[in-house]
Amino acid sequence: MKRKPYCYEWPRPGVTVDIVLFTVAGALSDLRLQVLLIERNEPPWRGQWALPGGFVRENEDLPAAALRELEEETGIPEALLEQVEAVGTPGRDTRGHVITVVYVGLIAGDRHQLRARGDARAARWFDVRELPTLAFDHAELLERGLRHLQRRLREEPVCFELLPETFTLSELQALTEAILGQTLDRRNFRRKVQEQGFIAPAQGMRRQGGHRPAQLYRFVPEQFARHPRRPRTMPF
Amino acid sequence: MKRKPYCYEWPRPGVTVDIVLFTVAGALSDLRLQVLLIERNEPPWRGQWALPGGFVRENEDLPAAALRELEEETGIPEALLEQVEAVGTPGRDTRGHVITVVYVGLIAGDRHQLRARGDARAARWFDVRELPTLAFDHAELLERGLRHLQRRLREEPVCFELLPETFTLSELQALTEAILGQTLDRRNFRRKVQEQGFIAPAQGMRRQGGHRPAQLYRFVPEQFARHPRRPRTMPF
DNA sequence: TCAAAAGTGTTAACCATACACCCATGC
DNA sequence: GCATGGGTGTATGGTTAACACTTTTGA
Repeated sequence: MKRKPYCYEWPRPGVTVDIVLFTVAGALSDLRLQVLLIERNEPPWRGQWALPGGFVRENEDLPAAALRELEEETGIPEALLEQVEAVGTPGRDTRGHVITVVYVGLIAGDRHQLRARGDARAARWFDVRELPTLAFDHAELLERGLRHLQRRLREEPVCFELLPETFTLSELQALTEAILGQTLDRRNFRRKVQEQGFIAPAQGMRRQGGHRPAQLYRFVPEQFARHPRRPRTMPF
Repeated sequence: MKRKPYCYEWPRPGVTVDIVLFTVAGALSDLRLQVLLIERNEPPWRGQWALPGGFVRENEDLPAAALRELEEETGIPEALLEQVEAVGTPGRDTRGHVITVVYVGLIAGDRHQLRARGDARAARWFDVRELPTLAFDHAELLERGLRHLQRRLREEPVCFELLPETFTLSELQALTEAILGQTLDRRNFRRKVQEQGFIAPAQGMRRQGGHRPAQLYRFVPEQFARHPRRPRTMPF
């Protein structure tokens, strides 16, 4: 039994961050949404798959903690993360009262080598349609992270991170469809993203396979920065 | 100096909840959005105004902690609260590393007597346009709570809580305008809320003042439960 | 010449917005 | 009879959504 040198006047719940990091993999014609999981090397739930994450350190900002845990457990050195919510239901962690802050992100999976360390015995991408049983309430957290991502993607195309410098509209569409889990009308999709002005034609064509070559485009971050559209939904 | 009997192997940040509770007050023709603040009776920031809130207890769920703190410090026994976000920027609390989970809610201010207790020396409603200087980073938290509420109100009319059993459409509209901080077209407003089906005509008329009496309506929760509309905004 | 993906326009339905006049009442 | 707020309808412009055929290439 270790000494327990950190003492407080009142009991304190533990605070963790958990990261729901997605990528997209596979052939263009059949992209699959994948999520990064680790195999736990520590009790509880040792040997089970779980979201990467862990305890927030003293005076560590929440997003920093998420990035650190992600790097420590999976080797992924950076990602754009967004907070989903804080969850602290009693009983969700068998170690006691633990509140977790959930982050979600999207990353190009093939640009980084996975490297499990620390509390993780393994780290790999899982197809979201073929998930193993997850530790704690991580199945629930994952679900919420995914819904958050899909909502955000409907507001703005958050997915340029996943594409090479230049890309075709079909690639952008396939990516979007993989994340949303639904197919989109090609003509409508093209018209809309071109109106939006986030992208501009780039030099060259992508020629591959026995068919007409495709125009390459690049992302125009300046246009992306300012959202011109109002997110109106209901009455007013 | 008190003893500090709660000891852990690793340092733990404190976890608080803070509640941004709004109400609407004043004449129908000039409703004002107000927020509930307490005057702190404990250091740090003793004597300063702050959002009600406090430390989460062991094995206490986050929403339960928010309700408890609200009741303890202001005497308001219940409210519909929604989580806004968790904030844990180092340095935001002079007592050390404290992560707070912010909740926002709306309540009918005149239905409950305010009663400051515990860490609060006073509790009162402040007009959101005439706020005092706030403790900690509470000005920022309040701002985020308000934006969250306004976003939600544009999705669905969250404000039936604030109205009596039966109400007129003008009352509903005045309320909505007070929260959004903008005026709305009367005909469009009426058409939309009636299409939505959340309300139904009730028996009777409201007759007051030298003008035509107004039809009373009541809230229909069953219809309210299912949102029929898709919150589409961008391309897809 | 065939298969496979790229590329392109139009239409109809719906939704948001703007706007002006009569009605019922109390004083 | 007038001041006050209650109540109503329509026209316009923009957005969404559905839909099919031609083009270019490699094999």
